Amino acid sequence: MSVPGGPRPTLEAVAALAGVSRATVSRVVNGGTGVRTEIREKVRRAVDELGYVPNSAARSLVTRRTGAVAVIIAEPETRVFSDPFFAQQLRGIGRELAAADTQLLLLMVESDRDHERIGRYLAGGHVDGALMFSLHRADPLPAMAGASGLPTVFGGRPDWTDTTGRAGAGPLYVDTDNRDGARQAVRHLLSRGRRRIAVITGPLDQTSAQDRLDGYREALDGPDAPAADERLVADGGFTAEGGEQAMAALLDAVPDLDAVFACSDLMATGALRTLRARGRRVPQDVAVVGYDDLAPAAWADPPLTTVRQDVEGMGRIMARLLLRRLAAPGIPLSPVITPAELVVRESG
Amino acid sequence: MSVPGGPRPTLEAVAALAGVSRATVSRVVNGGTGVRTEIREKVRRAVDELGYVPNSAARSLVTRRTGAVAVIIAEPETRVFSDPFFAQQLRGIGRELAAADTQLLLLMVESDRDHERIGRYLAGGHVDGALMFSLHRADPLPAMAGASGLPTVFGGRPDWTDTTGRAGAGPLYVDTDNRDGARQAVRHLLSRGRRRIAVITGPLDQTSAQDRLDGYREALDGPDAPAADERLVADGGFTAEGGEQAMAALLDAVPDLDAVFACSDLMATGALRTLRARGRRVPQDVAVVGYDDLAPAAWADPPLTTVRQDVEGMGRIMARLLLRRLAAPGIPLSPVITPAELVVRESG
DNA sequence: GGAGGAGATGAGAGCGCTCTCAAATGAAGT
DNA sequence: ACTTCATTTGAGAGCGCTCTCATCTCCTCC
Repeated sequence: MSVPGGPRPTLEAVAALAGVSRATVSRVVNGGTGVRTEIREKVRRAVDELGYVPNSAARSLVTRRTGAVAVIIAEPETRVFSDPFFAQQLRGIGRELAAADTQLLLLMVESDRDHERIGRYLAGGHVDGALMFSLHRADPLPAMAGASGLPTVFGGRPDWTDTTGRAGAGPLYVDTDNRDGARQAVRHLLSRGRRRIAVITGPLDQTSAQDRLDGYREALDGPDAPAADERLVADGGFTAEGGEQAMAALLDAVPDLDAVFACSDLMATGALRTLRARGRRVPQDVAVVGYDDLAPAAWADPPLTTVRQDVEGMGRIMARLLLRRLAAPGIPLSPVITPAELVVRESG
Repeated sequence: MSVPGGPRPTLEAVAALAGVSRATVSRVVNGGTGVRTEIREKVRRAVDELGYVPNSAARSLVTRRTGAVAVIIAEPETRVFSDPFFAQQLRGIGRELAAADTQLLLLMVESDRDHERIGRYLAGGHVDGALMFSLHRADPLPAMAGASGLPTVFGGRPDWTDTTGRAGAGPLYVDTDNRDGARQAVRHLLSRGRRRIAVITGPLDQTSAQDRLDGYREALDGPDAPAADERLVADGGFTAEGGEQAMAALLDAVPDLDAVFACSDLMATGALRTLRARGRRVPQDVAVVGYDDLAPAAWADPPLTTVRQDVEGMGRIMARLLLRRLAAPGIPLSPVITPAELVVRESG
């Protein structure tokens, strides 16, 4: 091994020690095909002896590849780390990338200044591609990625009109059928005889939140359905605290509501807290349905009826799409929509 | 702007467009000192027109700097994302690094295969330095970082004997005074008249867990203290579920225990659940003290008496130490130990 | 008016690697 | 023995950038 902190050995040094050319060492280091066994072994020994590690900057300067992809979450750490949704998604992504020996770089975006820094980072060629999720409508990141030509896959349908004007070159994304999931949730509540069904939405500048709200409205639009009532809609911002507050606001506005569809499990747990504090029994007085089917749903008291989406699977698919695009930039790829499935438990 | 996905413009192209040399463009891009205003503006316009972004691989090939540091958490995503400790620490680190315009790369280590991949990544010169935490005793990562000469700061005292043999070149780390914090917690319980004080430890292959256990034992070692009892010690693995199970085991072994010191708030909330399930009142029957003073402590029912450590601050200090080391590799830096402080609430 | 010096600019080497292409080697076929 | 062809190896260009050093310009001062 070389002296720590000392100058790191280069290909040249290995070549000299092994008595071969740079090219041969390069071949051995990168797979070793087409090199005689004897020489290959000699080079391997030299590599070990010097503790040689290829300089990634030099390598990616010529290959134009870095072997890393960025995962960008457009939320502050606080949310990223408190919402199991991200953990689950990231686990799927991580698994898939690790299998392809690709490094995952997690970048969180908090302030506007961060946007700029991250835009620079992406454009600077530090990564081969990007996975972005939790994007809000006005987010400049997709445009930045688009402009720099960085292959990108989105988690959730981006609210983004293609500015390049190229036909058929829409963004690549993975999403669940949010509209259908919401419809299933609300229909379920209707089928159980609930008539005054409130909804706690996510931030409406995210398509997933808007789509779920649309699904809620659609389900309520049938001939035998109760009349729509805007007082039954509240924004819970996809957080537990938001759900808590939204539930309180809903109860204040419509004290006799008999059901609530929370557009995420986290918000549902918040709603549950408020309902308990206000002495409403779940599901007897108020039925509650969540969305996601992550850990909080099963642990909640009572366990939540919710809409399952395969979050880890979505992460895997995102990673797979990106890897496929990187491997073969030419071939066209389509967005993937995974199905949503109602899971009935005790809350409604 | 150039065509997305097309060949990216180089310094050369900008120089040609602006009618100057590569060197001048380089100067403008990197601060612009020593360039006449007129020329500087001309170059800036050319940069904008072409949408030029420096190629980071080429740059770091010559500067030997990447402008990024890795944060390595030796835990699976599941833990990283469910433990607010990491979120808080990461927030401190993120703030400090962003202020220095340094990119944060989060790497999680799950399997042994990951170790190897991450070792390669670190040695490959992708980052200027590393911040590692939650290391377990046998972790090979510190040695890898040491061997490659990568400047590293540890979160928590590493259990690592310096293999280089250089005197005074111990690892740089940031920690709280775990021993003292634990002592304070246990003394507090003693002062409230508790006599059979159990402890729920973290994984004992982490120094923070071992140090807290040592502190617990020290506090119990006084002349007027109750006799030590190994049945009062259980490992909760620093997770809520672990705390739940450890508490159950402790109650089974010593049904008349009257206090428990959980070495993290998360484990304390788990213990609280078990105590409630077993019908013990907190603090009347069993007093509970946690450690960390993170969000779960204040939210718990009843709110937790706990030992505060400034987690975000520790993150900041870690980042600051690393940045200082990077800026001036020569000057010696010392580990930092931050104080622990008892916060008395209602649980004990 | 010319020497001296400060400041601005350009030429060119070189960072460590990959990859093309040509040369060398050796096996096989005629 | 000679050609043919596959296989292995090496020479060298070049990726895009920074940085040193030499050159050039333009003041300032005697």
